[in-house]
Amino acid sequence: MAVAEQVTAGVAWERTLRAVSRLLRVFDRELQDDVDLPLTWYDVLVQLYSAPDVRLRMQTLSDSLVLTRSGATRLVDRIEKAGLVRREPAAEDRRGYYAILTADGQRLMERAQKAHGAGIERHFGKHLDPDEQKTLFAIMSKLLAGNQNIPG
Amino acid sequence: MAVAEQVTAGVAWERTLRAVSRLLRVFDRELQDDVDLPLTWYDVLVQLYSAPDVRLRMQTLSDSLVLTRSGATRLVDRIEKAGLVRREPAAEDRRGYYAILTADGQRLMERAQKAHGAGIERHFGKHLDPDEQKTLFAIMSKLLAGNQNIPG
DNA sequence: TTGCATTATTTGCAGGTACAATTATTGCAA
DNA sequence: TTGCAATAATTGTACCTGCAAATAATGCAA
Repeated sequence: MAVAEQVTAGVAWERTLRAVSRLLRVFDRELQDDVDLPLTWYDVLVQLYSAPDVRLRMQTLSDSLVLTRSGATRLVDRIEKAGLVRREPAAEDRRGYYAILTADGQRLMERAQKAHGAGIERHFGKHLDPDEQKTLFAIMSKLLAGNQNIPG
Repeated sequence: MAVAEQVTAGVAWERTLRAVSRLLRVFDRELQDDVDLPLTWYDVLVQLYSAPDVRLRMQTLSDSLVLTRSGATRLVDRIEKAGLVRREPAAEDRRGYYAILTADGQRLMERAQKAHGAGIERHFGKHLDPDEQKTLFAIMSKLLAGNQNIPG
């Protein structure tokens, strides 16, 4: 047993969890204050905004979100009710639907992106130099790749 | 604009969020399968287990959890109902309460720790060499320190 | 010592989320 | 071409969470 505290996997994971949770809460509140948008809504809107034709199949969408399929369904329900997104049946597979960003959604998105981008810089980017950001990206990519084929 | 994709703060944060979310879901399911314990319960039990006298003030507990105060109250309610934790008023400040691990709680904790530790190694530690774990720990510590004084 | 701002914790309430079952459609295989 | 397992998405249900208000106790200041 060394004198200096050893960084075990458990300790590293725990600290990661804490830091990420705190950031999530900060981002959520700030986004809500700035453009009256929950972070979960924002996540949906960004995905669509950066997709070809500002549209995505429900499945693709939920895969890239931090949610299950059913969670994505309800979330899109709410956003659709607010007029930021609309649904359209998929021509090529009638089981599927597209979620599509509306004009209102795009406008809001542009404001939100500015606000959230600034928040990320303020609470995340500012504290890490470019090397650290690159390293973090690499580490998280490894973890994601190593846990790919898991449902949810 | 460089040819190689640049790792901006936003991209690094997004990847972090995805990876952590996936790990959380994996850990939660595995723990549930192995010892029939939700990850949130586990979080409470570990904190108490590693505290002096296996007890912690509600406030201290919720501070170290990924939850608000009120969330911690309800969570401890449920765990208490299951007999793994009990509450005791704080002698030194009658506004406060201690959450205390019961004997049952300690027994379960020992099993759970083994299972979850293995899971962390399998899905997290295994994919990162010791240097990366140390770096990650350092990065997350910076982020946590930089976002200290924020309520929630 | 009385009054009041502050702190610790809990509750009412209004969503948000996951799991499992359901509906609709696809496409392969006999 | 009929039957059936697989797939896309949704819905029923039960639980979990956060916010803000309520309750209770503290301790400082006039």
